[in-house]
Amino acid sequence: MVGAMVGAMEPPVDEHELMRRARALGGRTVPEVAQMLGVPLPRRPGRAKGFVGQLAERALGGACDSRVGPDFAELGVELKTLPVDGRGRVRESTFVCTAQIAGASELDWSTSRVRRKLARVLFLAIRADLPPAERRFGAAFLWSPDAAQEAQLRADWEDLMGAVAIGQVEAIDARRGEVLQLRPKGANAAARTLAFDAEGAPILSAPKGFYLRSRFTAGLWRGASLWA
Amino acid sequence: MVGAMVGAMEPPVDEHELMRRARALGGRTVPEVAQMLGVPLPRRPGRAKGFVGQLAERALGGACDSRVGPDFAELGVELKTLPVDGRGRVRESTFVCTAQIAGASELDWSTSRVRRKLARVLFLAIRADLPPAERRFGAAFLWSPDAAQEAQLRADWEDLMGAVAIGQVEAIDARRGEVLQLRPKGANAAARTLAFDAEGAPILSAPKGFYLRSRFTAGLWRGASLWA
DNA sequence: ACGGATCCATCATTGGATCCAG
DNA sequence: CTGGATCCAATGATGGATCCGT
Repeated sequence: MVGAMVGAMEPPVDEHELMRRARALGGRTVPEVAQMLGVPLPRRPGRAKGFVGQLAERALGGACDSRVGPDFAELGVELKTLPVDGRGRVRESTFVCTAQIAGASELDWSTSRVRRKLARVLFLAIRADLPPAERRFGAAFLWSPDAAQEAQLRADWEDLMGAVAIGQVEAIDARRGEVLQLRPKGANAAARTLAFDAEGAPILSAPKGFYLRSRFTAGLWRGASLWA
Repeated sequence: MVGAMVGAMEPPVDEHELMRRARALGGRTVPEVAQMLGVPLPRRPGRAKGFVGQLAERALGGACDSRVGPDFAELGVELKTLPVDGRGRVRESTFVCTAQIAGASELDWSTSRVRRKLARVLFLAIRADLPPAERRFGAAFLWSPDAAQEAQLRADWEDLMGAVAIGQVEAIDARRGEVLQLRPKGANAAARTLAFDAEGAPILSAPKGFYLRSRFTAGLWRGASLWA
């Protein structure tokens, strides 16, 4: 059955198929899955921070070339790996998407990228407390925000983007937002993107991304486990 | 004196210095100059279409990292290689810059990239009728458009960009324009960029670049030769 | 001859995230 | 713990132009 994963893979036809594939990854190590897919391992694991996420996407039949839309476009499902330790604790925040700093005032929650990305998410746990060669996939669960979660996300999004829209981008830091935060997202601390200050004058500011706090995804993980 | 060209080179301090360096290239072959600069030759010459131009820029002390502004920013001078044959005939049109298709209606000649690029140009002839290993640099001359030339360029630019601005981009071909033409400029015929049709609806259209007709640059070449 | 098609290198941006100092 | 910094691969643009079929 291992051979069934090798080579080009059709996209999953529905969520059940997607979940079957995700569960089939459970227990397998990262090097195992890479070999099944014929993907070379990075020379220095730990530097290739996105490798496991992209490996998972390929392993599930995702469209690795699509730069717009969800990872599984026809299902409307986003894939996110969730780094956990042996006791099931979430180790890291979860990157959602980059923030549009310039033009923030023209955006609203209902059409926001954060809302679209989080409308339907397949979380795939990965043991992040082991050495790279032993890292293995764990449980998988599908999630959509319930009313209370969406309200929290929306409140944070509107607070953060509202601040950006009135030129406060430089005053925002990662402490703001209960479940959703804005953090630097770029090649390094010198990265800059177009923004506007409180007077509306163009400035160059650090690019930012939206992240889910680990406290929040930990709650999703515990909730999902009840049904596992 | 050949050794003086090796290694990192200061930008030329003025046009005279730039011209001295350009004349010093005259008669040298492309492989010679590449070796002087320690630049490896492309494996398949003829495929690396921009190689000679970039080699020339380095040989003259240009800023190869600057993506905005003229090649010799402090002098306001653009470098263009001019492919000629043994009898001094110009073999190719000269690429000027890419055309801004979306938003064309907000542009005008006085601030256009075409006008800025052509305000001051160092043309460096290169024998293009020889095999790659024997191609050699020839005469160099500085040019700025005179009143009549600028009027021609402006008329063509306004005709072409006017057509783009009213959504006629798909109807424009390389036959239009007396001295300046619009031609495809992209990876291949499938390349597409944002444009707007006559109704103002967004469409995807082939990216275009401005080119000087060889008839025009041939005239500059002959004019310059009178003074050589 | 020349209009349309193409080629390469480099830089910038985006999407995938984890690293690490205090 | 966690806020700020960073890393890699792949894609897209841009700048340098010449190639080539009709």
